[in-house]
Amino acid sequence: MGDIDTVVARIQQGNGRPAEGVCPIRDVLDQLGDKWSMLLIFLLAAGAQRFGELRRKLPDISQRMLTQTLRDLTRNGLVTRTVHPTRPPSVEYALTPQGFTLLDALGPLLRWAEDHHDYVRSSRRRFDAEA
Amino acid sequence: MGDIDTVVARIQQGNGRPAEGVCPIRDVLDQLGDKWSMLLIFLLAAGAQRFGELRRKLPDISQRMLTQTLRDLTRNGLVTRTVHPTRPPSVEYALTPQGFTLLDALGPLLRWAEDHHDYVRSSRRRFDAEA
DNA sequence: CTGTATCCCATATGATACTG
DNA sequence: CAGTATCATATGGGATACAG
Repeated sequence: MGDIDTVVARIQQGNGRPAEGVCPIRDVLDQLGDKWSMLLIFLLAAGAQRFGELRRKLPDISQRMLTQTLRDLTRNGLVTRTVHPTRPPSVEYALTPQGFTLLDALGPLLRWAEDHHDYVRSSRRRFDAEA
Repeated sequence: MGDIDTVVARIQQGNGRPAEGVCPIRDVLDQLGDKWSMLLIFLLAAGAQRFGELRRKLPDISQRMLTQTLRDLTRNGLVTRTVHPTRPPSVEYALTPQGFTLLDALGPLLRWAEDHHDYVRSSRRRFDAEA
């Protein structure tokens, strides 16, 4: 755990994997690596929210992708989906306890991104300037 | 920083962004979210390595994607590329200091993935069983 | 050995219209 | 309001052949 050789071994083990892999890293990354999953997790960190609220807070997501991403997060046990039997229906989404632990695990990455954003951008400029 | 409201604000700020965004989260995720970046960072954590070595350790990456991913990582200042003027040429890749700090920031996520892999897989099974 | 160019396909995402 | 269906498109990524 945390041991790099172990990680590498697992990564290689995951090569040529079938549908849903053996390698936990790839498995988790496949869910988180898409365009919206992480952003939704961050949004949901503030508490349970309805479909429409999320949509408004993320103006450039399509209805289709919001539905789909929320379904995947639910399927993976990171988010709960609660239908309130009103007319018209309202549906609330919230992080599960495991969703919250994932959020914690994402904290350092978040901080890294903010702390190094300038560095990354200037690296790009320098790189593009050469060539 | 680390404050969720701030994060959300930044995410929204990034909406409808131009080429290379204002939002550090999206900016970093775009680089890390592809199929190979994180895996290469983990591999390079073990030390500088040549193109061919990396290729052998990641049997299912195409030459094209290896080149491309390494170039992007280099462009973002996470990896250095050193050409040794031998015949034939040999090229070594290594993490930069910033690459190593990113690696550290990724540690918790790695651990989460391992710790919760079983949970995620059983969640999926349960979800798929219903419907 | 390392890297580029080309061609091709699968998939992810978006736009729009429709339904309970 | 929340979700589905359909169509269209962009992009990611693989295979292969070639080049310095």
